[in-house]
Amino acid sequence: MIKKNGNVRRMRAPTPIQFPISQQFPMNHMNHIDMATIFYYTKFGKRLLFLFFILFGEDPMPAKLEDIARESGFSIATVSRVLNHSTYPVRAAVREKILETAQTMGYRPNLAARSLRTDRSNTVGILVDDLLSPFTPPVVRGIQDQLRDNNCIGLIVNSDWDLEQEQAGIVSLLSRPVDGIIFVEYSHPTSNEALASANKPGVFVHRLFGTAIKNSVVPDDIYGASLAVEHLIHLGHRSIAHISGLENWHNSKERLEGYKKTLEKHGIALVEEWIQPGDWEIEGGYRGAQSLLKLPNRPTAIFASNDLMALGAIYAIQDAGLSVPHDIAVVGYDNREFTWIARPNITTVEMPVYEMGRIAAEILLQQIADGSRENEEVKVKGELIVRDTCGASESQKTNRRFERNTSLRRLLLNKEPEN
Amino acid sequence: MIKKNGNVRRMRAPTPIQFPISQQFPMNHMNHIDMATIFYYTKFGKRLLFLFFILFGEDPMPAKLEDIARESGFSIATVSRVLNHSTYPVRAAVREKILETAQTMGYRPNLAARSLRTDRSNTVGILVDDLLSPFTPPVVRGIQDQLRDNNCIGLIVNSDWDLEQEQAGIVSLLSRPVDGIIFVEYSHPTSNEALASANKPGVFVHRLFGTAIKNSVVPDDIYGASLAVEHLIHLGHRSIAHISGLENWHNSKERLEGYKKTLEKHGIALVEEWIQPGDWEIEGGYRGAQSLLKLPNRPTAIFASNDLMALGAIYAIQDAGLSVPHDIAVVGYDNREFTWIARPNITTVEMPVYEMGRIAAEILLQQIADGSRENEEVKVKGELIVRDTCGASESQKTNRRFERNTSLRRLLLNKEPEN
DNA sequence: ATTATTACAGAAAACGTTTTCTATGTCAAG
DNA sequence: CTTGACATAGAAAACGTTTTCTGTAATAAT
Repeated sequence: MIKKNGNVRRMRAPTPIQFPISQQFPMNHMNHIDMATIFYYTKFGKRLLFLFFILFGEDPMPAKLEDIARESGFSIATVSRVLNHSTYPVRAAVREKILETAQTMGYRPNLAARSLRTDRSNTVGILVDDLLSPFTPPVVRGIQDQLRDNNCIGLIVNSDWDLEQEQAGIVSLLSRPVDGIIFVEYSHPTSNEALASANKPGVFVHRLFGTAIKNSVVPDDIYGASLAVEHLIHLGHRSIAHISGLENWHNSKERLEGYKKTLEKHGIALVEEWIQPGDWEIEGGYRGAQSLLKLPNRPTAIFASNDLMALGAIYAIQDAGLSVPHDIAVVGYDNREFTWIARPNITTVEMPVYEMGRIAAEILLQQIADGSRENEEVKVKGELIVRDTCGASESQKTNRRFERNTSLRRLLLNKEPEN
Repeated sequence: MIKKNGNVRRMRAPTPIQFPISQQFPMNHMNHIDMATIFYYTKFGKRLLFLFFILFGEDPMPAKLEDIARESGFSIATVSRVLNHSTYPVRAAVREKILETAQTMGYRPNLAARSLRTDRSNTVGILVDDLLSPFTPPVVRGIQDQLRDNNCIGLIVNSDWDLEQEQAGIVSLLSRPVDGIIFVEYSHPTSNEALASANKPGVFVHRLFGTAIKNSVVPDDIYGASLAVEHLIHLGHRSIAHISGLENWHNSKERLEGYKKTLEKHGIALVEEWIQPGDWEIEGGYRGAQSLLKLPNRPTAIFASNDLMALGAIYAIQDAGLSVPHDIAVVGYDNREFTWIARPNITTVEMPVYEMGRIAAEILLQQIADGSRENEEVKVKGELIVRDTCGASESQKTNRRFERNTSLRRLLLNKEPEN
């Protein structure tokens, strides 16, 4: 009955009964039905439908192991082994024949079946707070690249900083199923337990609050802050102020600590009024710089705890009729996109977000592979990006051929599109 | 043999033999082996392992239909029907009992098994050029939100504008399997065919080149450009210049066309020198504005084809000792993040990227549901965001409580973190 | 009183893999 | 000539679900 046409199986179960996506009903209670469905589910309908497909040569179905086995004359077991296990002993002729058949039939394994059988999906969940948050895309991209190098793929779910959504996301991911989950930027403590009870590994990228936990990848902000301050000291500054972030944030604390430690290391006394509280936003940076400008002992440089506050500080300095970096040097933190768009270009410390993503994925894959569940916290070091707001000489400036986020776009721009 | 402990099945196949992720080998040729594997694969090892898990109460396994059936005293078929088909006729008592059992056992369907059986995975592929490209995250977020409202989830793959990677991505997605694929920003014509041959729907978001195609969602840039120009005309400008994008880009053509049409509609003659070629980058905007400033008949307003060029134009105007918007008004296009960070804040036209994502997903889900494969191109209208560079009065300015990308972050900032 | 219909529930097949167990034939050692 | 070991390849079970087919009891129609 079942005929072959060339190398492509022609028959195929039709698209299943089509109901509103989330709810399907059994035949005897269905509320919508199409021709293909009627054919398929009546006694001879299936065969009629098959015949139709054979006649009109439509709707080819992906080859499966059985087809390759039939075509090449070997068993399913052998085909599977040849395709999956390069070291399995089969006669060279057999291997060659099977590989060739698979090639010409365009075989692609059905991963649903495979993961059902092996309980491994080669898929990991990525739970992000919000894909639109500025740090998320590069982290995710790092994860994706690392996953792809290992034949895996990532399922992204947004939690929108909401506990309920986060839990729903975990449930959705676990039933998919995924082999593990990477939490980006923010996660609720209970998520950890949910994962543990499913015996799947989880890795946390850049926790915003709280103390160090296992299986996490965080930026080394003490080091990053020291880079910024060292640079300013190196440029001759001795009066360096700091505008910090919200005080209960982990980043905030570390950057402040890096600032203090570096001053201490160079024997520069700490001036309490030079540490201004900020809010991570432009306004906070603006206010902080205003306060600093009013001081009798005005600092000659400002290290802001993030780029937005650095920009705010620059605006405040400019509004006071002073110039950056001539009168006051400014260094930011994060290397956000606008830092190389603003004038003057903002000197900043790069958050190693992409690298953090890659490392997180690496750890997760490792844990999936060897079943381990405990990794020490990994600290990733960023890099100082010297631009115009610190007053460095041209030769000291960081020379990046492409700013991230635009490298590929630029490539495209220089390429003649084919249409 | 199999004992129950409370509501949780205690037994579980151990993590499968663990090899380098991408390649596994059969038992008799393995190169790595762990204790659990040895136990599991020897004749009585499985039972010993089970016994171990029973004794130590570890490693609970997710409940499956069989467990619920056993526990509630009904058949697997009935359980499945109760859980999936709310209209299926079963006695109320039975339904209640089964639902309750499923609830207490924490049943979550294994989607791998379900998709193997139904050939529907409730998963769609999202093929993006690069997640780091500025327009991609909001499109993806729109897609994700729409998918989640329909119990689906998205698998994101980056093509990096590379044909080979794109094709590899499609192959990877199709074998996963996904129910359809959404192409974001750029896709090669052949991708269409690959999808068609697998009989899966595909939707294209924002093609950069070429003419209109079926199943695509694009921004209505003619309309968007007209918004910008209408606004300038409304503010009293009659000498309006345009800095366009790269000429073979579709966006570029449409925005230019919108510019021309709007002028014509208002009976304003077109001045050829006022149309400057740009390159989508700051430099092009800078050069374009410089050329305009040198003209004897200097325009009083500039409509740039994107925000980067608008910023470049602003820089050029400022460098010439003139003021924006006092001497020359500037309007950009895209509503990129830096437009509300720069000073003055840039008036711009919003690309309806999020909406485009949502609509694309909606179309795809529709096509998955009803098997259709042909939708007309959908044009999505953007919105004018009035800020400071156009010279509008305060009351005319767009009042957005939160700029996108930061709304949730702000929410978080105002919330006391729990740690 | 018989038959047809309905309401309900279970048995079992199928989806495409992977892997165990089993069965050949071949070769070397006793 | 037997025995064991080895190389090679097939049969069949299993993964968890959905859905067809089948079967029962109760009810309605003749």
